[in-house]
This record gives sequence, C-alpha cells and structure tokens, in this order.
Amino acid sequence: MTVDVNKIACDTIDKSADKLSTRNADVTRQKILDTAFEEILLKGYQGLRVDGVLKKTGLTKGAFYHHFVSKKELGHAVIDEVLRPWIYERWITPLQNIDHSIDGLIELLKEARDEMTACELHTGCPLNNLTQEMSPLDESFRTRIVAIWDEWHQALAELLERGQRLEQVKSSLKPKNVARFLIATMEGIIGQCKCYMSDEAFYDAGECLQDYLESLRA
Amino acid sequence: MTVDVNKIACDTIDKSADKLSTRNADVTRQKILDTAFEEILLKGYQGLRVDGVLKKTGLTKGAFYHHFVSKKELGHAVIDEVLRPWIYERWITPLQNIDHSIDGLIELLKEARDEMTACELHTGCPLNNLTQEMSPLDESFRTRIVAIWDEWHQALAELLERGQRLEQVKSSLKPKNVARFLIATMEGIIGQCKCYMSDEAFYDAGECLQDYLESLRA
DNA sequence: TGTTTGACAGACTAGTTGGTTTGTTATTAA
DNA sequence: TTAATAACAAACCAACTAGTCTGTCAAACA
Repeated sequence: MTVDVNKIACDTIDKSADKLSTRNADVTRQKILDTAFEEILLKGYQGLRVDGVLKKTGLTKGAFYHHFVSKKELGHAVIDEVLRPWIYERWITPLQNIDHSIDGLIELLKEARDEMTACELHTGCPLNNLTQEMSPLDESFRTRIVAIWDEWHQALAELLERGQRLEQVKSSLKPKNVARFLIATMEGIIGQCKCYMSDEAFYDAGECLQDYLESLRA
Repeated sequence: MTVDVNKIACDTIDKSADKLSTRNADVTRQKILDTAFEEILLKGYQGLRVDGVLKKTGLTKGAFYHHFVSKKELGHAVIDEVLRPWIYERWITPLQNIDHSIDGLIELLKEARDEMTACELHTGCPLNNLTQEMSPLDESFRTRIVAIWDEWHQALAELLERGQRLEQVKSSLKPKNVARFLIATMEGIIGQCKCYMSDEAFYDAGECLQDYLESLRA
C-alpha cells in the first residue's frame, strides 16, 4: 500500500519529530487513526462519525479525505494499524514471553484484571467489539478481524504445546481447542463486565477460570 | 403502560385473529416489533432504520409513530417484549426444567449447538449483541439488559445449588461464580462463531466446556 | 528564486434519517 | 344511524452525514 511506503519513507528520513505544531502528514494521519480508534471503541464503527473525529482532532474535511478515501478505508486502517498492534502488545506478545505455560497464563489473567481501569471496564475489548458489530455486516472487515483472532489462537496454542513438551501441561488435551476455549471465555467475561460496569464479573468468573487453568497442569 | 392494557384487552376479547388483512393494532405493533428485532439482530440498534422496518413491514410513518413515540422507545419495547421472552424460552426456562444439573447442562449445550442454524451462526446471541453495543452508549438500555442477565444468572445459580443439595455437584464450588463463568463462556464461544461463520469454534471450544462441566460433578 | 506539489482549509452538496403534520378510513360506542 | 375515535397513509421537514470541490499555503525541488 502507498500509505505504508509513505510512512516508512518518512520514518527513515525522520525530520518530523521536532515540528509538532506545523504541518506533518504522519502526525495528522496518526491523530485521525488514534481518535477513530477511541470513537469506535466507544460507539462502534457504525456510531463513528467522520465529523466527530474532525472535531476532536481539530482537523477539517480536506485533511481527512487527503489521507483516507472513505470512512470504510479509515476503518480498515484502524484495524491494521491500531487495533492489530494493540492486540499484539496487550495479548499476543505477552504469551510469547511466558516461561511456564500455566503459571504464566494465571499471571497474565491477574494482570489483565488489575489493568482493567474504570474506563476500559465499560468499553470492552476493541477486537471483540468490532467482531460482534461488523462480522455480519461487512466481509472486508470480517476477514481482517478473523486474521487477528487466528494469530492470537495460534500463539496461545503454541504456548500450550510448548507446555506439553515441557510436561507442564496435560498431554491429553488438544491445544487448539483449549486455546479457542480460553480466548472465548476471556472475551465472554470482559463482555459481561461491560454491562455490569464493575470488575465483579471478572473476579467471580475469573476464579473459575483460574480453577480451569489449574486443571490443565500435567 | 397503556400499550399493555390495550394488548391485554384485545387478547381477552380476541376478535382479531380472523381479521388478518384489515386493520389490527396488535398485529401491526407486533409486526413492527418482530421486524425491528430481526434488524437489530443483524445490524445492531444503531444500524436499525425506522424506514427499513417500514419497508419490510409495508407500513408507513403514520403507523409507526402511532404505536411508538420514538426509535428509542421501540428499542425498549423490543428488549421488553421480544428479546426478554426469547431469552427465557431459549435459555432460562430450559434451566428450570433440568433434573440432573450436570447431565442437563451438557444436554442443553449439545442442543444449543445443534440448533445453531447457518443463519444464527453469524448473528450471534441477540442479548449479547445488544449488551456489547448499547451498554456504554445508553443507560436506559443498559439497565434493561442487565436485568435480563441477572435473571439468567440467578436461574443457573439456582440449578447448581439444587445440584449441590442433591449431591450431583461439588459442594466446594460457588454457584454464583460458576454461573457467571458458564454464561460468559457460552457467550464468548457464540461470539467467536460469528466471525468464523462456522460451528467449528463451537465444537472445538465446546469440547473443553463439556470437560469443565464434567469436572463439576460431586 | 520561481515553480511545482503535497497537505491541508472550508464551503458546499446530495442523500439519508428520525420525526411531524395533516388528512383519511375503518371501527366502535351512543 | 351517527358522532367520536383509533389506526393508519403519506407528504413534508430539519438535522445530519459522507463525500466533493475549489482554493490556499508551506515546503521541497530545479
């Protein structure tokens, strides 16, 4: 994509960092992406308004349609350039840095619970939000979304396989199935928090999730 | 509400069933509700268009705003009069008719899986859809939604307590927590099916869910 | 230094959307 | 039978919304 080429080119030349208040295409584009991500997180893609993003960023129609050909393309860019990295940083990369499969997962679970700020509590998981909203509505969104889920599933399944090889995890269980189950459960719990507006659901159900994780030990 | 009074009155008199093509306020109202429910299921409340409902039902603005003061009130009515009964029929009442807690839940799970038609597969659970979309956006929706979740949680917790009294279920576990966990997991799995557009996710993760249910036996 | 071009600013537009208003007809109570 | 009213039909409206278009200005380039 031309966008990425442009971005890489500018990153390498890197004469932009010092000019914050003047014109800077990369900063402008990123501001739009970040704001759109926040708006989608709260109101969904359908609830996202181009005008709303412009108001929040202080930009204009001219700026927006210079960087994005349509609202839909903005949606795609938010998934590729903001949502996917977010999921990696928050959920996938941590999986890859785990030593002991079970201990690590339980630790990760606790961290996730503690990091649940009051704000995040009722916004839910950005990936799951978009999944639930856009999967039945737009195929171009669905394929991008499903690719991220697949990467997540694979990373978790690999962690479990690794655990099996190290005899930390029961050899009888199927890593792919357990990975699907764990991610579905996590997302289900986070989704419940959204309507209860409290982390009580997380604590209550999380206790059972921890029990389940313990039951996976070899 | 006057609406309910009107409805009850007409139901008891019951001179409406034979007049299908002529004027009938109840039939009209119900047609709007049912169509709106379908539309919300597919596109969400924000994606629901009053005009769209009218087009599908063959009605007009006059008819719509005779029965509902606003789109929002329609949303409330859909929750109260369509969604809630749907959840009861599909999920809550079956819980109350279970003899053996664990066996019954496993059976219910299998039934749910088999009843997952190709259509339902990518529409997901109507209650969870609305929860994820509307909880952060509108308090009047959230409170109605959370009430339904509470009823569901309570029914499942009661089933588990009953199981404990009958020594079918481990006495050590906390019914409330397990109920929260099970519902969250079910919804998480259904949500995953939505983007994969297949029941594979249901089968894979469902296997683990069944294992978990087995582990609850006394 | 002049010129081209990328990065915007902002007025404008066409189509949509929830909602209003006025009029009409079937039903019902008197 | 008739007056009142419930149950609509449909034109209309104001606000909104994605997208366009023309113009401007700063920076890079020749």
